[in-house]
Amino acid sequence: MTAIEAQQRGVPKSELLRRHLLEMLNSGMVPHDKLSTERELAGAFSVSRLTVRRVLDRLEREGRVYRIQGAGTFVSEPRIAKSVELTSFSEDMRSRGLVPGSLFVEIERIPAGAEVGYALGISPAATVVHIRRVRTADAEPMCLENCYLPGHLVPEDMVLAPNDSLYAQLSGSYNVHLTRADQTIRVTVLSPADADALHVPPLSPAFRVERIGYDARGQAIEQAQSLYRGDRYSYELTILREAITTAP
Amino acid sequence: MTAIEAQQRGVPKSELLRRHLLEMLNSGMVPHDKLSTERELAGAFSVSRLTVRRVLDRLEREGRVYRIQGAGTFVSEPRIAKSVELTSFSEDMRSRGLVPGSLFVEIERIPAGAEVGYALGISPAATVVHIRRVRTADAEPMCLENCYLPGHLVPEDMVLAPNDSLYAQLSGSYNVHLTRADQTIRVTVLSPADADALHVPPLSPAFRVERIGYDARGQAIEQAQSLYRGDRYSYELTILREAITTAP
DNA sequence: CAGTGGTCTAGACCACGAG
DNA sequence: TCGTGGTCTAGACCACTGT
Repeated sequence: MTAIEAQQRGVPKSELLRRHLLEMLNSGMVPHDKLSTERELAGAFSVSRLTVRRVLDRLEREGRVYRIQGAGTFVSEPRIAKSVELTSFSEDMRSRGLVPGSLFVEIERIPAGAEVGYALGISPAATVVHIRRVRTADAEPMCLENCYLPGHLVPEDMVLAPNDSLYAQLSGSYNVHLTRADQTIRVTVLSPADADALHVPPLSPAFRVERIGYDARGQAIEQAQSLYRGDRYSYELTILREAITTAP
Repeated sequence: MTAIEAQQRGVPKSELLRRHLLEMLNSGMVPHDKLSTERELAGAFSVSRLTVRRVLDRLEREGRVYRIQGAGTFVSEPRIAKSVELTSFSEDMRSRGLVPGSLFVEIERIPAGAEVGYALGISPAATVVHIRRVRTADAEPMCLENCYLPGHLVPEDMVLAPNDSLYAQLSGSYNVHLTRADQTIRVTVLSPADADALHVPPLSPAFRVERIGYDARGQAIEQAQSLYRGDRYSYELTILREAITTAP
């Protein structure tokens, strides 16, 4: 085990250690292998034990390792599902081995209206950008998405690349970073028009997802309503029981 | 602000601080109120700043507070959805303001078979306990559940109380603690028989959930297949984007 | 019993936000 | 410029596991 390379510009030591451990986990270790002890890792990478623990805490939350007090830290069984993370449609599809794409159906600037205005925490009369897209995976429709963004976040002259992540474009041009989203997932059956857009028979079952995305300050950035084809899409998630909680 | 009471037997300081902060958040503070600084909290509760930070880290993950570097820590807007947590059906329903119940349809000891045996990581010939229940909310069917437990976890003479949480019963009688579960959520339409059991018309849309539950060591404890009525059930979840990640 | 992870302390310096 | 949260250190003691 070699000492970690010199700390790069602005990259925390914990992040370097995390990358190193991830590499170890992804190659050369099998489930239930024992990792070095926290004290050994601290010594080997010239960091404090607390730093090691913060990194292992996150890997544990992500389901990559498990820890047994008095025994050690061990590699987890690979899981079908990653821990729930906030990902864009594009990232989501790529992680499933599919090629994401988009077809613009509509893009317009309109008044928010009551529902969208309320969700975004702005005046119903304020302008929002409405983007309607059919999102594809391997060139076949997967999802019908209606996305609403506050107008002031999207300059009139901004050119939206349909295939790039909307988040990435906003994150790049502005200082807008999506950090949290509330989702409500329901089941529904598709109307004839929606079924047609998704290339499935009418009344096919589908996920209906409503999402409101927020930045670090809790400001709503995005409201989206999506319909996912039930025959192609599934949610896979790993959930954890947190440690001590006040009595249920 | 008063100093925290003397540490109780076995309860970590961080847990006492957490409870105190939760009480403050639940009564007397409104969204975007500023909390005391980490250093003030550390002083007021006679703990180190690191302990305060560990508590705030968790409250932040749970969506109760947000932090802005250089500015402070603030109360979050209340969310429709709690952060994803591993809860039993009973806990889930109670948190929605509904009264949970169960009807045993079937309970039997059978060989695991290929699929269940594989999911639980045991021999297909090993005995499993199969529990088939209709789970109710406010006395109306909500979910049809097929649950399989390794036979060695459930003694022959164990009496299962249909309305109590299965986890609580296992956790009490044995040292079996569910800490993680992998779920796959699909949409489907109900067969006539299932629709009848759930008191809905045939071909109604529904969630089909497959779950495998694990203990801290990664041993499978439970495999369950559930059908949730689409007209009554929805998933509400808050998802976070983790800090730095390796390039997507 | 020795060794592990779990909790905690009392500092330190840095990066960022606001006045 | 000053105060905030973000990162990190070098210790300490406790609770638990396994021999």
